[in-house]
Amino acid sequence: MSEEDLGALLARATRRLLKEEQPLLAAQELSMWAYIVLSRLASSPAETQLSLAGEIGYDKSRLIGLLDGLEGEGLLRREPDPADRRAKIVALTALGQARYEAARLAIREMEMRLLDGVEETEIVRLRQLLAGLSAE
Amino acid sequence: MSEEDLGALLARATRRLLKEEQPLLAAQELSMWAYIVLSRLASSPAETQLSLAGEIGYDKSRLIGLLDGLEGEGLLRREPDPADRRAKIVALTALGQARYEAARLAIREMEMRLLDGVEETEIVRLRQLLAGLSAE
DNA sequence: TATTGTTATACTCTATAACTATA
DNA sequence: TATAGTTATAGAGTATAACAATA
Repeated sequence: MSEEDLGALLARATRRLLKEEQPLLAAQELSMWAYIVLSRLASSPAETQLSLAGEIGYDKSRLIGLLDGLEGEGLLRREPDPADRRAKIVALTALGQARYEAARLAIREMEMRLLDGVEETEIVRLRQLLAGLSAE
Repeated sequence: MSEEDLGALLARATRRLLKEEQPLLAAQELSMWAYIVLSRLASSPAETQLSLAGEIGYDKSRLIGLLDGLEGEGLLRREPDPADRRAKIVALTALGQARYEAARLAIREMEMRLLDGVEETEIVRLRQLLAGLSAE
């Protein structure tokens, strides 16, 4: 019984990736959670802050301050939903979209550097297996 | 630019694995950090608490309470090093070894269940790639 | 003077509860 | 009455500093 736990292997790889991402995000003046929020909003606005919190696995009360900061920097907007005046639609601004794409690009290049020498088909399979492991 | 970040994929897979491990560890009355300590000690004792802390990436001051608990349960011993009376050698007891192996076995079975249907050679390759990503 | 184990302290992150305004 | 956003508070987890014993 000497093979390492899969969980430990995954945890270490994750830690490594996050560590490599840190300086790239800092260069865009983004925290990890800020980047996660921008990632989620890049494809489409969030209906409510509550749904946004749920989708990214973040607490709705902590989300407030995070959005305050991002809105203050002009990276996103909170628009009151005309259909439900309690709710706010959260959407990226053009600046936010650009900032996200810059961070994303830097991260993508870092990932390719880490996987240098690995066949494209193997990377695809790796992604498949990771997605499969994530599925509940 | 629609492919998901590798870091995000890894983070989700890790979260899933740790979530699945939780009840298995609880059944052995072990916390995640306790299991990590036992894992490290299973192969050989630690020279000092400081080196143990460094090896598992845990704070040396927090390690104290954790070891106190494990020692109280009789899962490990702290023996003063005859060569350096400041240091304490940390080693598993037979009970600790057994407890570790029980947890390890349950986790191994859970991992196999999650990877059910995946070819053995692919699992080997997955482990290789994860180890490669972890290496500094 | 430096290091090991330890304790105490401060800080960050996270979760919970309570409040308001709308529905 | 229930829900969205917000604020305040409490808790867990983590990091930092200081201390006694030994090197």
